[in-house]
Amino acid sequence: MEAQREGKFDRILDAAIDAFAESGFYQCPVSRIAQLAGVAEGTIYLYFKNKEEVLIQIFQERMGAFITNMRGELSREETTEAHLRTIVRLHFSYMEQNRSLAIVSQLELRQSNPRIRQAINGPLLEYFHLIEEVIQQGIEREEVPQTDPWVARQMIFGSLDEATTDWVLARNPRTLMSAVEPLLTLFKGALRLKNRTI
Amino acid sequence: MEAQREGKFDRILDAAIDAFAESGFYQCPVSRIAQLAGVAEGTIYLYFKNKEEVLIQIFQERMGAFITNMRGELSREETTEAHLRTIVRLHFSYMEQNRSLAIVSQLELRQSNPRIRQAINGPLLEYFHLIEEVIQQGIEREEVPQTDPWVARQMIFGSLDEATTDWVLARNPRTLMSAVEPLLTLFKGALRLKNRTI
Amino acid sequence: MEAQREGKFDRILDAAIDAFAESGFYQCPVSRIAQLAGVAEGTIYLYFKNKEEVLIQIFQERMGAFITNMRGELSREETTEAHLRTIVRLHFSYMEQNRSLAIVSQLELRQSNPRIRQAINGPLLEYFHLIEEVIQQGIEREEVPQTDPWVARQMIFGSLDEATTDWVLARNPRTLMSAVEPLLTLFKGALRLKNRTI
Amino acid sequence: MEAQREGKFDRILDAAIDAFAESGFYQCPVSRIAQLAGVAEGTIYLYFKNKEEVLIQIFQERMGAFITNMRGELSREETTEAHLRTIVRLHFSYMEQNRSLAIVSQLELRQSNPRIRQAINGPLLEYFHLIEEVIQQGIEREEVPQTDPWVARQMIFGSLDEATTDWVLARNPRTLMSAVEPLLTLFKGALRLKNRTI
DNA sequence: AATGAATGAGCCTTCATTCAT
DNA sequence: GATGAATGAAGGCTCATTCAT
Repeated sequence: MEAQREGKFDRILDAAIDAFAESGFYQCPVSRIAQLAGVAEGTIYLYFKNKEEVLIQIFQERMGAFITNMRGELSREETTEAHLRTIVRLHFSYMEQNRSLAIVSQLELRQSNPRIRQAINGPLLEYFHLIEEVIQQGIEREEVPQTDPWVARQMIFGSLDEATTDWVLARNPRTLMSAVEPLLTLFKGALRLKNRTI
Repeated sequence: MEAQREGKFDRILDAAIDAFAESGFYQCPVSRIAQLAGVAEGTIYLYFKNKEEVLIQIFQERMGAFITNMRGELSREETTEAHLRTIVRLHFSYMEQNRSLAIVSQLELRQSNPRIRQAINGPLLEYFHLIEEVIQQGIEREEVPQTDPWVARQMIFGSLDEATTDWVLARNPRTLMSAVEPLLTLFKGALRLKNRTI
Repeated sequence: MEAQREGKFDRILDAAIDAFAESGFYQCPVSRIAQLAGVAEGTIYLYFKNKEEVLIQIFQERMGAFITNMRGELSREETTEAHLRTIVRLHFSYMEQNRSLAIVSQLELRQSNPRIRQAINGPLLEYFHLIEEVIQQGIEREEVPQTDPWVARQMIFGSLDEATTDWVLARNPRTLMSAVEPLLTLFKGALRLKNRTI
Repeated sequence: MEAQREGKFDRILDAAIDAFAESGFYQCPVSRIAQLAGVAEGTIYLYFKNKEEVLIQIFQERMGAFITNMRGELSREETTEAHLRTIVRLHFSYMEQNRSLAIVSQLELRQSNPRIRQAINGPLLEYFHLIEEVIQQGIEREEVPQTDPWVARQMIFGSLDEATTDWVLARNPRTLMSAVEPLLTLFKGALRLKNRTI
């Protein structure tokens, strides 16, 4: 029962990601989500309070898992360079493997609607914090000279985000993964990263 | 008459920028634009084919002027560092002085709606091209080592865009202008900018 | 089993009375009845054909019992004054002790929906008939001068009903019982009731 | 323009009265009102905030006018008997000439929905007050012995209301007007009305 | 018998667009 | 050109009823 229920919750969430990716949150009728999920329109309201809540859950469930995963990967690495590489690679590989979710993120990450904004902010701020931690650690380990971690984070996340947007909007895009090393080179230069000498 | 027409055209455009900034393109009724512009709803359809066209004109008129202006400023500078400083400063000062337009840009720059997308792309690609030219020139003048201008542009525009988004969404933001020099330092490091020796 | 069945039937009926009293028949979801009765929604459809049928049964069961009871009480009295007093007292005391049922009656007694109307009419017409019999007997016994029993019944029932409505809608009502004697005085005057001389 | 606007407001109000009379407020789709009024569904929302507001306006506009009219008629009469006759005759003749409004009144006068309730109460309490004033004056002029005007009003209004309900629900009703004198006789008896001696 | 998840018809309301004035 | 009343299509959401378990 519960498994079935869980199954339907996820099916609707997946369908909503595809549906929102198709046309954006406001342009997408709930009936389209139902159609893609293979359930009746009313069924969606058994699992979600309203349409807004579906979008909110997308960020809370999927982005939350992504960040938890990334935190785990980062804890296995020691150097700032390895940390940065992990961030760029995981970010790009996750987006590349979840194209619809990537599209929804690019479309809806910038919501003025306060309720949705609030819900997105949770995972997003955690992601920002995680990037800033990496930079801060680099400074403490003297791999990175004194820098404003906040501005550095804007550069790193902004670059990842812009690359993803380009990839999402391009018809025949380069793979995102092909941008990992060039971008890392830029980040290392920007942060004046020294190789750590033991 | 033509002047009057222009006057009303611009009044509607300014009103639409504020209106879209308030609540986003799809959430904003045409009646709100009319209200802010001080004209009747029907009047808007004398100047614009439909609501979509209003958004399109915002990018074509306002972003177009912004880019033309930036191109002029850039032509007065010689070094890559000066070029980059001009881009960052103009980008931030323009956004800071046109907060509503900044909001609309952040909200609507990532539209999946194909018609709108197409229209945004014009000015945006020109802006991208302009940034890439600066980098290309830097490479040719040997101020910048061999780099992929496309990836470098993603980093530069992505950073500017992300900083603007942060500023737009923050309640009590730092001024954008205060981020000019820190960001420039990062860009110079990323591009391994050498001071040109004559 | 039959006892259990009866038990659940009555539990649903009681729950429905409270539920309909809360928000009115059309405003009340079947789920609310189920919730108050402590049964599943589907269970209700084992005991009642549909939602309408629940309302119909309320009148048939509860109002039916009320009228049967009143008929019994009346048969123990001799004079028209005693009959009238019995009607007023039983009407008010029953309503006062079954506030939710009183509310449902006041709300739904006037239904245009023909099927419900039809079902309410059964008990109601019997009640009307009972009142008219009392008047008719009064005339035959020469306690009451020639009167139209139909109009007199309208006055009596209308007064009782209006008093009940006032009581139901008032926030801090007088007790209904406190209106028994004043109302009786009015009725006696209206019917020009003579004390029966043997 | 304004005349036209007024015309459409009234046309919608009249249509709504008929539509609500057909099936009750909650059972009646807004589309039915629009159909009867000969306007588009959306037009209704140019004149009324929502469906609830239409019902509220019915009571405020139509019942308000009825009461104002009755107050005028009463001021032209001197004796309590004449006052009572005016009330009964106007009540019945108004209902008889506005059958749909009468039905709506009988259906919706007893609303538990608090917002609607509130709006109905205004005119209704004014009507109650008017009846109680007539009784109070009768007492002061010594045409009526000491009585509780509140209970007397319950009897009078309750009788009128019940007679109207009977008439509304009957298939082949007696005319309401035929009940004027029988009911008056009852009222006079109930209030022990003396002919005023000069 | 009892459950409650699932269904889908139906309704209120919004809003882009038109057009008579 | 300018107006704004009118239109009607479209969509989010509720809820009576069913049915597999």
